Amino acid sequence: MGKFYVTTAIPYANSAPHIGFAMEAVQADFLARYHRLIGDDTYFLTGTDEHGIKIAETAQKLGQLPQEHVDNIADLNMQLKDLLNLSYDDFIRTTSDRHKIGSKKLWEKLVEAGDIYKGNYEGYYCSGCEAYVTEKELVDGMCPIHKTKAQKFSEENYFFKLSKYSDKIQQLIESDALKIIPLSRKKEFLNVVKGGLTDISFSRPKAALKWGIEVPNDPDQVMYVWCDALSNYITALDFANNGELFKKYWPADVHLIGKDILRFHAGIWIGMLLSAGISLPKSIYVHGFITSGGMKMSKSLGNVISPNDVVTKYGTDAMRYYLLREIVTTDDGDFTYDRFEDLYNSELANNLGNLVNRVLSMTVRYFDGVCPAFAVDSIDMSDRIDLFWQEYAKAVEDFDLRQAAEVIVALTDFANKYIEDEKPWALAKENPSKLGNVMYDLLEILRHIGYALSPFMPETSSKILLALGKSMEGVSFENIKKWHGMKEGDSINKCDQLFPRLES
RNA sequence: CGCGGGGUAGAGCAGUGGCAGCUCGUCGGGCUCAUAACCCGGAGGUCGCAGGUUCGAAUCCUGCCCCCGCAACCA
Repeated sequence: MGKFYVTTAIPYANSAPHIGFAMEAVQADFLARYHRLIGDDTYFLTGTDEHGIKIAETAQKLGQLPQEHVDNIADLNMQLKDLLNLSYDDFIRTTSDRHKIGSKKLWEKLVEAGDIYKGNYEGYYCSGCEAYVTEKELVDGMCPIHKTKAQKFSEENYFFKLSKYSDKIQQLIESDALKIIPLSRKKEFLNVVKGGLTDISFSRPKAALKWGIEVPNDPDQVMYVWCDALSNYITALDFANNGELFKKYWPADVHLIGKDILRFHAGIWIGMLLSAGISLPKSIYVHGFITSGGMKMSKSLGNVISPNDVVTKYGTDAMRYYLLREIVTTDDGDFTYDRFEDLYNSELANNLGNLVNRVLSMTVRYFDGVCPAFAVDSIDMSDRIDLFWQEYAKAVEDFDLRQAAEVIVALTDFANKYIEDEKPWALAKENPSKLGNVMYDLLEILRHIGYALSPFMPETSSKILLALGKSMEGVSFENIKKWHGMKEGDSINKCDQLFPRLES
């Protein structure tokens, strides 16, 4: 039993939550719930990134103050908590005072280390777009939209000496002192680091970027996104005051992020921590993107899936299950309503829901809802369950949540087959003592399934456990894993259908 | 010289060296405790194409073909 600190990235508070972030949040929630289940002292952080030019622009278009706009978006993000049944312990907003103070403190540490210097940042500006354009976007030096020559400009701002830490970062990743999962992402990023990380622009003149956090001791400069956003992982723990949470939970055990921001986390963030002399996160888990019917989700294509819609239609647990079970945890995956209903009916309704229903029904029918005694101690069953928990743990350690679900599905298959083989309805007439044994085994298997499901589908898990007279409270993981957790005489109740079949 | 992901049964997807698997669909059988659910069996694949490495390749290497991301909204 140890501590476990897991974070999500903080999504940019410029529009409503994306289903991709919903997946990230659910993956992080899975990890948090799993670690609580096995007895770790767990802390789970999420939040929103609320500064920057784009937010200021959007707010202006909406006729709002930037703060109003981000308040609205942050509300939408916080609604995900109920929508997806997230168990996070804290929600950090980068416009909060505690964050601003903490991020400034971090900046000062970087200054103390001698890693912040003033330099010239060169870029391009298109007066038609009224925006900065990157060199990559230009075609022959012209803005591709307005066909006008982009103006080259040079502005003074602060830089961070990331180059100084390039070799160190490479070594940390190669040695797995900083673990990047999956391996393909580790390799991908190592290719970047081997080319050498360069110093990065770390601030903007206030004239260009008003909506942000002021650089300490320089009212003319505002922090660029790096020190502003990445620092959330420690400011939320009261880094500003070197608080109890910081002492207790830092370093993070897992930073969970999308594949698009790996280089910021594995490069810039690690460089900042090295510079500031702060201990490093242990691992970075990288997930992929969700496509919609094989295409990238985009408003113009009109194929954006709203987490809200899915949950409203099918429920929180089914949504969580789809995100964790259908999408390969560290790769891109697809969302379609057809596949959603397919998975729902086959695994949730037919397999799991029906299993629970038939076992509980038989217990009520044959034993008046009382857990029977087991006459024969079933070594085979005990071994089967030991293996089950081993495989489950292995899958989670590999951050293969899909496989973890598969392990549970395999156990429900096993139970369904066990019923078929033993035929309790026949035993009820011919061999009542064996019937007790079989039903005991089934109830006990259900108990294990109930606990194992808790990180996937908390509500469903507690319904199953409740029917068996069990709960998550006050039980050690050691006892949960043991065979014979059910006791003779335990009261068993039927529960409502967990997942009614969807008819098309 | 772009970078990256992918092409596996009718559909959708797993599977990074050792008898090719899952869900749905389909065909046949069984059971009746259960949500027309459950169980068993079958049909269906030259694992994009061509070479190579290997005792052995969907899996590693080379070349080629095709698809999808890398501008914006957006994780």
